[in-house]
Amino acid sequence: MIPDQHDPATPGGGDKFDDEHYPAYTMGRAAEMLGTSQNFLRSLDDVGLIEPQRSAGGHRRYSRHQLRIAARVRELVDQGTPVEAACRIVSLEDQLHEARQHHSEPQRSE
DNA sequence: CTTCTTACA
DNA sequence: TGTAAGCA
Repeated sequence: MIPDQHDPATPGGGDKFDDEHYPAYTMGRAAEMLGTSQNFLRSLDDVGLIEPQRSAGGHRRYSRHQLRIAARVRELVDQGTPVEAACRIVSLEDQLHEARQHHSEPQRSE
Protein backbone atom coordinates (compact mmCIF):
# COMPACT_ATOMS: atom_id res chain seq x y z
CA MET A 1 0.00 0.00 0.00
CA ILE A 2 1.03 3.47 -0.61
CA PRO A 3 1.63 5.57 2.49
CA ASP A 4 -0.07 8.67 1.31
CA GLN A 5 -1.60 9.32 -2.04
CA HIS A 6 -4.55 11.09 -3.50
CA ASP A 7 -7.88 10.37 -2.00
CA PRO A 8 -10.27 9.26 -4.71
CA ALA A 9 -13.20 10.94 -3.06
CA THR A 10 -14.95 11.33 -6.39
CA PRO A 11 -15.45 7.96 -7.99
CA GLY A 12 -17.37 7.33 -11.17
CA GLY A 13 -18.36 10.93 -11.61
CA GLY A 14 -16.42 13.11 -13.98
CA ASP A 15 -15.79 15.59 -11.25
CA LYS A 16 -12.48 17.14 -12.05
CA PHE A 17 -11.34 18.93 -8.94
CA ASP A 18 -8.38 21.14 -9.66
CA ASP A 19 -5.74 19.18 -7.89
CA GLU A 20 -4.06 22.53 -7.55
CA HIS A 21 -6.82 24.13 -5.57
CA TYR A 22 -8.62 21.35 -3.81
CA PRO A 23 -5.99 20.13 -1.36
CA ALA A 24 -4.94 22.45 1.37
CA TYR A 25 -1.87 21.50 3.28
CA THR A 26 -0.94 22.83 6.68
CA MET A 27 2.18 24.77 7.59
CA GLY A 28 4.24 21.87 8.84
CA ARG A 29 3.16 19.87 5.82
CA ALA A 30 3.98 22.60 3.33
CA ALA A 31 7.22 23.55 5.04
CA GLU A 32 8.18 19.91 5.16
CA MET A 33 7.61 19.20 1.49
CA LEU A 34 9.06 22.53 0.40
CA GLY A 35 12.03 22.17 2.68
CA THR A 36 11.50 25.58 4.19
CA SER A 37 10.64 26.83 7.62
CA GLN A 38 7.20 27.91 8.62
CA ASN A 39 8.60 31.39 8.94
CA PHE A 40 9.41 31.46 5.27
CA LEU A 41 5.88 30.57 4.22
CA ARG A 42 4.58 33.19 6.58
CA SER A 43 6.90 35.78 5.12
CA LEU A 44 5.45 35.12 1.68
CA ASP A 45 2.07 35.76 3.11
CA ASP A 46 3.40 38.92 4.74
CA VAL A 47 4.64 40.39 1.50
CA GLY A 48 1.36 39.40 -0.10
CA LEU A 49 2.99 37.06 -2.56
CA ILE A 50 0.58 34.29 -1.74
CA GLU A 51 -2.67 34.45 0.14
CA PRO A 52 -3.49 31.03 1.54
CA GLN A 53 -6.99 30.20 2.60
CA ARG A 54 -7.75 30.32 6.27
CA SER A 55 -9.57 27.72 8.25
CA ALA A 56 -12.10 28.51 10.92
CA GLY A 57 -9.48 28.95 13.60
CA GLY A 58 -7.43 31.12 11.32
CA HIS A 59 -5.02 28.40 10.38
CA ARG A 60 -3.42 28.71 6.99
CA ARG A 61 -4.43 26.26 4.34
CA TYR A 62 -1.97 26.02 1.48
CA SER A 63 -3.10 24.57 -1.83
CA ARG A 64 -0.81 23.01 -4.39
CA HIS A 65 -0.93 26.20 -6.37
CA GLN A 66 0.32 28.15 -3.39
CA LEU A 67 2.93 25.54 -2.65
CA ARG A 68 4.25 25.76 -6.18
CA ILE A 69 4.75 29.50 -5.87
CA ALA A 70 6.43 29.10 -2.53
CA ALA A 71 8.69 26.44 -3.98
CA ARG A 72 9.72 28.80 -6.78
CA VAL A 73 10.51 31.56 -4.35
CA ARG A 74 12.41 29.16 -2.16
CA GLU A 75 14.64 28.22 -5.07
CA LEU A 76 15.23 31.80 -6.10
CA VAL A 77 16.00 32.89 -2.59
CA ASP A 78 18.09 29.80 -2.10
CA GLN A 79 20.13 30.77 -5.12
CA GLY A 80 20.85 34.14 -3.65
CA THR A 81 17.95 36.09 -5.03
CA PRO A 82 16.62 38.66 -2.58
CA VAL A 83 13.15 37.83 -1.37
CA GLU A 84 12.13 41.20 -2.76
CA ALA A 85 13.16 40.21 -6.25
CA ALA A 86 11.89 36.67 -5.94
CA CYS A 87 8.52 38.04 -5.02
CA ARG A 88 8.51 40.13 -8.15
CA ILE A 89 9.70 37.35 -10.39
CA VAL A 90 7.11 34.91 -9.16
CA SER A 91 4.46 37.59 -9.28
CA LEU A 92 5.24 38.29 -12.92
CA GLU A 93 5.27 34.60 -13.72
CA ASP A 94 1.84 34.27 -12.23
CA GLN A 95 0.60 37.19 -14.29
CA LEU A 96 1.99 35.72 -17.47
CA HIS A 97 0.33 32.45 -16.62
CA GLU A 98 -3.03 34.16 -16.40
CA ALA A 99 -2.40 36.07 -19.59
CA ARG A 100 -1.84 32.84 -21.49
CA GLN A 101 -5.08 31.55 -20.14
CA HIS A 102 -6.95 34.39 -21.79
CA HIS A 103 -4.96 34.62 -24.94
CA SER A 104 -3.71 31.21 -25.93
CA GLU A 105 -0.56 32.30 -27.61
CA PRO A 106 1.26 29.61 -29.58
CA GLN A 107 4.49 31.27 -28.61
CA ARG A 108 6.35 28.27 -27.34
CA SER A 109 10.06 28.57 -27.72
CA GLU A 110 11.97 26.00 -25.79
C1' DC B 1 0.36 18.20 19.54
C1' DT B 2 0.04 21.80 15.90
C1' DT B 3 -0.71 26.41 14.36
C1' DC B 4 -0.87 31.66 15.04
C1' DT B 5 0.93 36.11 16.36
C1' DT B 6 4.29 39.10 17.96
C1' DA B 7 8.95 40.22 19.27
C1' DC B 8 13.89 39.98 19.42
C1' DA B 9 18.62 39.16 17.53
C1' DT C 1 16.33 34.17 8.84
C1' DG C 2 15.86 31.67 12.99
C1' DT C 3 14.20 31.18 17.59
C1' DA C 4 11.18 32.21 21.88
C1' DA C 5 7.07 32.93 24.50
C1' DG C 6 2.20 32.90 25.16
C1' DC C 7 -2.12 31.80 23.35
C1' DA C 8 -6.19 29.23 20.69
